[in-house]
Amino acid sequence: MDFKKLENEYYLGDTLSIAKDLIGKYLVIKKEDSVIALRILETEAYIGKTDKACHAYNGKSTERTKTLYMKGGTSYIYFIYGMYYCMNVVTEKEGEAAAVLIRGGEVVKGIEEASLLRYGKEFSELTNYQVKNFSNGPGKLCKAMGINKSLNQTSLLSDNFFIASHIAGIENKSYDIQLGKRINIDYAEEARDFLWRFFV
DNA sequence: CTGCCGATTTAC
DNA sequence: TAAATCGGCAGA
Repeated sequence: MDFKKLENEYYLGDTLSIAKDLIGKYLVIKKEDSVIALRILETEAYIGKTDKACHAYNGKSTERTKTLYMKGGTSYIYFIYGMYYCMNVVTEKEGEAAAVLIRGGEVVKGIEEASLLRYGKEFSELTNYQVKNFSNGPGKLCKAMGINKSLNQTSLLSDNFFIASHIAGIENKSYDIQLGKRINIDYAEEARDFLWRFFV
């Protein structure tokens, strides 16, 4: 299996550019004898310096948010609503709190393994509704890929958890990328209107 | 230590 | 439309 992994420099740039560019890239997780890859189709940017929706807005630093200040290419995975995990890619240089939330995508490899993780059933047993809602949300895709807090602060340059621009045998697609307001951040005052959501 | 709330999902 | 479900966080 051959993956073209994104390099360190990729993650050090402008967060909004990265959030847009990650559309069509692949989040890959390797287990002991399986691989799951997700084509990213929806992202959101969070930038501490100017963004009241960001967990690390205005220099806020706690045990959880210190991850956001790490160097670009680190994973930021947090637990939310008592049940779900959200997967983010930390961006920009160390000391700058910013990240891209992976909000949705489609599994392009390892769908059987992912189906067991997501629903505890074989993929062939799923209803159309379950297939349609397989990984079209941040909590859903984490469940489908087995992503949890044990992977927090992992370097995405590592061998078993990374983002690829291409996977052997899988055809890349180009998309007309849409902009929109981010989801479920009504508390964030003016930042709620920032067009920092990217989707196809 | 207490109490509220959330970058969500699902069932009713 | 509302319940599920609990770690993170602020405030006392």
